[in-house]
Amino acid sequence: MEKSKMKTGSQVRLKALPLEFYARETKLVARELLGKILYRSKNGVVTGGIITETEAYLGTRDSACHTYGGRRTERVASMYKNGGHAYVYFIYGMHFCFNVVTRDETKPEAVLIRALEPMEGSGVMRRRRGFSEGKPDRDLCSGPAKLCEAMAIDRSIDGLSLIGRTIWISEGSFQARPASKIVISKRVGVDYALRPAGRPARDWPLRFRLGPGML
DNA sequence: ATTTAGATCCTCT
DNA sequence: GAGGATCTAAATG
Repeated sequence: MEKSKMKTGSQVRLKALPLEFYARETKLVARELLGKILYRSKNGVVTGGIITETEAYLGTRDSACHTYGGRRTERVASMYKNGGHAYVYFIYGMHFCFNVVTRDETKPEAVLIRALEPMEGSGVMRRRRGFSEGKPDRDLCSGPAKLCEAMAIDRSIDGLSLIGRTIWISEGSFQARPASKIVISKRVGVDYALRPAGRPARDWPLRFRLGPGML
């Protein structure tokens, strides 16, 4: 029983999604990343989890996006790379957040990965997060900064290709999920994004979550 | 169950 | 100098 399962598993694990996946419309990429598996390898130790929550950030016209108005600072340099690269930023004096860059050099857009369901290396993740014995795995990766701590994602990951041996995303080894089980809502923590006046970016429905019971 | 405060520092104005 | 794509523990109802 184990033999074929393990073989399939490792093949799936090593097979990164192709660049074309990331070059598409950001909203679509954000939706389709749900159910995929994010892997991170550090010193030969691999951690990974199913992506269960994402947010799309739509570049120069999105007042909630770091590249709003064509802003091009050192921090956001990675967002001007081709789709399929990582954008990692530091926030609130102590946290990192991980994004998947989409589209191309002329469209600095990205998908924020907001939550994972741990799949591999949960022991390592627990250690990194300082979880004591008895504390459930539930909140190991249930937030953008939590998953970065659990997966050892920091600014050294910023700008890396997602087709590589340090960090990559692969197809899940399970069935495709019905679109009806995806919950769409407003993005978190962007109340400051008041433009444009009519339909401010803070209200755009760009947060995507896998419904419960989908794992 | 929900709310609040404090931690903490890089980045941009 | 101000503020942020957050998290946690502690206080409150």
